[in-house]
Amino acid sequence: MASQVPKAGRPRSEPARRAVLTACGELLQQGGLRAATTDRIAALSGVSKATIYKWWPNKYAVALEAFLSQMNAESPDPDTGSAAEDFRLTVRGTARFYASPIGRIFAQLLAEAQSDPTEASDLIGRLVTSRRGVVRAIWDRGVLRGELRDDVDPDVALDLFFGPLVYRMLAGHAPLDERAADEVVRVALTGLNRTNRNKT
Amino acid sequence: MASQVPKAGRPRSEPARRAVLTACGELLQQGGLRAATTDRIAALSGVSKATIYKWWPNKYAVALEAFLSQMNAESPDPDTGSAAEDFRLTVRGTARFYASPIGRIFAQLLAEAQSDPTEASDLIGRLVTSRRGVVRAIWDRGVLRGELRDDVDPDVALDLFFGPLVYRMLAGHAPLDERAADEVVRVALTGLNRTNRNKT
Amino acid sequence: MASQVPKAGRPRSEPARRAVLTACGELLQQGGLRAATTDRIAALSGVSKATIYKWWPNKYAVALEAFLSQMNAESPDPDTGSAAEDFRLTVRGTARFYASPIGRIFAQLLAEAQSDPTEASDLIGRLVTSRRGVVRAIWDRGVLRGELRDDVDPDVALDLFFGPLVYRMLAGHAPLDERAADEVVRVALTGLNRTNRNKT
Amino acid sequence: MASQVPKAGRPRSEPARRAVLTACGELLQQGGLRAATTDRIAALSGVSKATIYKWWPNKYAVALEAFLSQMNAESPDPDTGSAAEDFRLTVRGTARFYASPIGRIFAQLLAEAQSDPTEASDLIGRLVTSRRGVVRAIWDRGVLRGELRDDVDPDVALDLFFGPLVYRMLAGHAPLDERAADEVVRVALTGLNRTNRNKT
DNA sequence: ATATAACCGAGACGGTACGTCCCGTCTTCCA
DNA sequence: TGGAAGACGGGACGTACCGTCTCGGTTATAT
Repeated sequence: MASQVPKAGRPRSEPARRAVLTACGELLQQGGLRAATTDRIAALSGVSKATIYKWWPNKYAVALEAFLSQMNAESPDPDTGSAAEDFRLTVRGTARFYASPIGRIFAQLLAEAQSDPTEASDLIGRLVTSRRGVVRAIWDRGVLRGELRDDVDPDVALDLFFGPLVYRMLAGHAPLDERAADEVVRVALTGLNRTNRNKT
Repeated sequence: MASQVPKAGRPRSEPARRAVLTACGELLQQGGLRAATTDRIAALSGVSKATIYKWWPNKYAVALEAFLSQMNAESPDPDTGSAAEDFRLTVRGTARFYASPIGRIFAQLLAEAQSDPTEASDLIGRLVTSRRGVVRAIWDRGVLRGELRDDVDPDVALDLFFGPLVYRMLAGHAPLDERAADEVVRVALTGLNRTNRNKT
Repeated sequence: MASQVPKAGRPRSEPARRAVLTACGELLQQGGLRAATTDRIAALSGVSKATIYKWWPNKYAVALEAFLSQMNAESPDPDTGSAAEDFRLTVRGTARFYASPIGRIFAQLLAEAQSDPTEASDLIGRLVTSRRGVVRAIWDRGVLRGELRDDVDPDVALDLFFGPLVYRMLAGHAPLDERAADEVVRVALTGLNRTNRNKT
Repeated sequence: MASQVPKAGRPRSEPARRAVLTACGELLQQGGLRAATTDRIAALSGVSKATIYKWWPNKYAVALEAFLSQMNAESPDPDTGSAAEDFRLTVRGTARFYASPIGRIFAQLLAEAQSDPTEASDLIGRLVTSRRGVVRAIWDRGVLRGELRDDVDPDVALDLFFGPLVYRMLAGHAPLDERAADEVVRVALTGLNRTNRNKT
């Protein structure tokens, strides 16, 4: 009932919107964020620059949306009954995503946001927070089931799993494969202290 | 005994080198990486653009070196006899650094490297690896003293401490203060599993 | 009927074009070709460098066009009925032009073309050939009327009049005033041989 | 007896001087004046830039001297007893020279002088005036022998021969070969008026 | 023979202009 | 009114050449 306002004149062209996102996505995959210049997006999509800037505030917003529309069904949302197993599956999936070509684009978007505080928060909000809800649910279930500690800040807990992945994606100082993901989960759960000797 | 070669010709001007780094550092602090344009660095330092490009391949290399020369004595290197305590101090220091204005620049440099694979690896190497040696020593001491597990990949261990900090610095989804640092250390050491109930 | 094509998109800005030429002409008059740098033209005209380079291949093309637009109505095109008189008037006018400040710019453009064969031919074509038609007509009329010889290569004939002027403009080894112009015409018509003693 | 001052210290290195001129000449022939940059001259000759600038005020002075040292024995100085014949030979030689690759360099030097009035006069003086004496002698002999008119400004007379050559060299609007040279001489001597019908 | 002054190579430096690239805004005409 | 086409101002980039400068080392002459 909100958008029931009749809106005089010609409505926004949905094909144009899709063409922009498709073209941008293609350019992102081929040459990363740097290759996705507005001119090129316009040329490839057949949509004029003016139209692009009419619907997105700047080219990063376009890239962000193009990126999000590509990682739609990527992320797993497991519920095996074991928090440890759920985390293992999720962290593995995230690692795979970060290591993929699309993950590079994620890094570049995250990077770009560092210099552009205006649009950055929204960008980060949509990129990071969206995933956050899913894994938060895993955590809560684990705590409820008595598998996980209830005296830990959930944000810290989740960062213990995903921080290392982000770090490796950006700095590339160590591998970002399935073994690494599993090790992160194992150690995060059991702790680094020597006395904490127990099974995952 | 290596650099005893007389080196023909006028030697590189040390004042010029320093002026460039100082000027760049100033611009970085004032307006971030975006404000540190080559023209402005040249104007502020009194060093010509040609000279700058003679000694640094591009402006990010200048910014990187200016940045490194500013964080010289920043980082603590504790050895209290307790690995837990050492990590707490180090992680606290790192968190403080990341949260500071200079930390923002670190983020931007890390960011820039995402799109520039050529110079990126060196950049990351100098930014990340340099710190890594110090904390690795803490880890090794802890393992030797029997405080820490010896069945854990040290890279994973260290990432468990610093990954969350990097993540928060870049994404800003959660605070990056002393409390957060302490909580990260505490949880990383003791683990997230319920059965791991013990003091740090 | 040729330019009836509607031409999509925003049309080229005529004010911008004129502003560039005006600014360039001003700079040319003040400091010669050397003073007419692209940056200064851009600054003075208010037209961006990118736009300038969009419409002219380099700054000499701009200078050439600015120069041509200034010497529009300068050149006389006499038809007195006497070829001798016509040439006298034309050569006088040309000498005056060469000796003027604008003439200096002509010299510099001609000069620049010597090192730049790519754009040079067009440059010379527009600078030299354009004038050539007018004086060629004088020659042809004179031949038709029986005043001038019909066994002489017209190109040589014209060069006999104008070559000396160009030579003096560039080398400056002798004056380039009205008397010199008249003398050139007189001698070119009557020849240097002693036996050729007759009135102009 | 003027330069008998003993001059303490090491004298100027003649090999260095020659190396500079040779290197510069080579570069001039290969790529014209534009290719003869000071750095390249220094590199090719093995003489340092400082030394070059110690002995020549700027690079055009070097190019000029290198050029002059190459056109030493080029120019004919005929004395056949006939002024017409002498001029024909001289003008032919000059045309050949102007049309040659070295002639291109002459054009470029002449050109460069247009924007640099400081050093220009000397440059022109040495390039143009030096040749002028030889042909002036031909003229004077012709007048004395009664072959040529004595009521003509000699400067105008000479320019009638050489002006067209310079013009064609710079503008390239017409050929610059032996036929053209001969035609210039023929017409200059006999004049363009119809009544002046006689053999050279 | 030794001092000393001028030389010379190498090459770093400040300055100035170049031409290119991309961004985000604008203007014009068409559907 | 939406949109395609594309021109425009702004501003940074990295390169090239000029002419000056500072090193350390060399060489001819004057004492």
